[in-house]
Amino acid sequence: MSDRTVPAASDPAAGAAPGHGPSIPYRFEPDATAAALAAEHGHLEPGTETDQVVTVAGRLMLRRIQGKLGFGTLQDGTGRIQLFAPSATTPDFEGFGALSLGDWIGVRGIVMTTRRGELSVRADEWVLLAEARRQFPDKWHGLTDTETRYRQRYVDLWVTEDSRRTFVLRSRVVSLTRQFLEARGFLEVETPVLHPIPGGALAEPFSTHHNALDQELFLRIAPELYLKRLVVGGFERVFEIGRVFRNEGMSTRHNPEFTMLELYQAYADYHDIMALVEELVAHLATEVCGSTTVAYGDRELDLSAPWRRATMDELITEHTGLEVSVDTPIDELRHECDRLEIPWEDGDGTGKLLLELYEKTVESVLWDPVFVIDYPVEVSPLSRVHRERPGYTERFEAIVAGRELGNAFSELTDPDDQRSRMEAQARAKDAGDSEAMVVDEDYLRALEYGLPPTGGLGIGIDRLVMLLANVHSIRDVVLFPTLRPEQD
RNA sequence: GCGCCUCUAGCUCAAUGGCAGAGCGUCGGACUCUUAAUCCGCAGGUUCUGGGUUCGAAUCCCAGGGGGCGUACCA
Repeated sequence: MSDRTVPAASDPAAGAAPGHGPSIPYRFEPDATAAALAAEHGHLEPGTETDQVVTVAGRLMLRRIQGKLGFGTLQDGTGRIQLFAPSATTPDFEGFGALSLGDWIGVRGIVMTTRRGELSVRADEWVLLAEARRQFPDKWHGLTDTETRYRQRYVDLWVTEDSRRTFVLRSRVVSLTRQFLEARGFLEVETPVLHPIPGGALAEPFSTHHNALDQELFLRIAPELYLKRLVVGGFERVFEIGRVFRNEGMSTRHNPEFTMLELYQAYADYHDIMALVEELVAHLATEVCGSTTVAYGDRELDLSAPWRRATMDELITEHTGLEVSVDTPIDELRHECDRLEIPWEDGDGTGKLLLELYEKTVESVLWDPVFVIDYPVEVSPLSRVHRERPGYTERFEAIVAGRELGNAFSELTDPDDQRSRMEAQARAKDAGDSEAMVVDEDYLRALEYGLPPTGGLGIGIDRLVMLLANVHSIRDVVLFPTLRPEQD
């Protein structure tokens, strides 16, 4: 940290006294933004002085002092606007010239253009709002060090325009999703984050401890089981957008905490949910990207509805030539896995082996959106059995750009079937599968009161934002991604 | 977890076993229409940490730490 002289405040309207900390006003009231000024006055001829007085605030990002005439570039939440500061009219001109890049200032003055035509606010009054005691990054190169960008997002957002743009986009996606669902009669709810029994997904949870109850609790891996309890409770269309936590590896696509959209619609099946998903995603793309055709990496992605629907089995056939199903003899499936160098375990049934074959040979090469439908019962403990295909469930995953965007099914409503599936999961857990589920007696009790036919969906919001923002690391769509603690 | 890459001034980067440097920024000075303003000057370093090799290490070796990418697991 370098020594800095602190400019004196000059704005009498703010009631500020000169000096150090105490001179910083307690409030400030801007009445214009950079973007609004550009929109309203972008057409002004060079050398114009309007009689309109505005107040702007933001950080000083560039500064050009030329003797008795100063120029500054102020950046606010909407963009940049030039400040024009002649010594003749600028209070405490010396102090203005001594401002550092990164200082927050408030400026009041007329809207004008310079002789070169640059739209500016003349600094007829100004006040320091916060001192940047730490130096801002290079004004031209910005921040390239990803670690600093993630750890000091408060700096990154100022100097990396794409970063700010991405997080604004993320906010819009979440907001538009809420509007979309509310317009269709969905009720937004909040269910517990602390779960006595982790459930609703196959994943390893974080555990914690409640002192007063002297009880182990788990950070939720999915809100699913609580949301379906609410459908039992008569909320026929519910959704939740919330953080879930999975104690697994980290990568460009995995953060230990991430945001999930889950929704449940009574009387609907997975076909209805597919229609909802393709409509939602196309709507979001149109709103935030201006088109259902979006750039992702060096390719284009066509998100327009309808999306292709294909069963997992037919996709395996398409990509490997293998004619397989859950009825294929297990030795044959094991042999094919061996041939394709896909590891398997003794406990894996034909359903699990099919899933492995699909994931290793098909998923990553799918590009435009595909609803991969009909997953084996064995790997889908919360999905209802298929109405026509024994051994399968009415489940789909939406795959976009080779990655799972969402997972959905006709929900399993039968309490007896659900019990036996949970017991099978519990046996797997006892056998050492740390991601398997355990039996949730209260959830089974809820099902015994009656869950109507229901379609359910989970979408990873982070990954959806990655697609729409055209970024390739989840850390670029999470404001404060999980990192190891900094060393001193 | 494992593999590969990486870490030098506030930021962006040089220095390829031989005096740790530049640009921007900071600080001081000049300059009344600049646009990454320009010009002059000063300051700024545990080269991630700890060992080792060497006459000599930012550089080579070993161990540790942070980060990135890939992979495994998954959304």
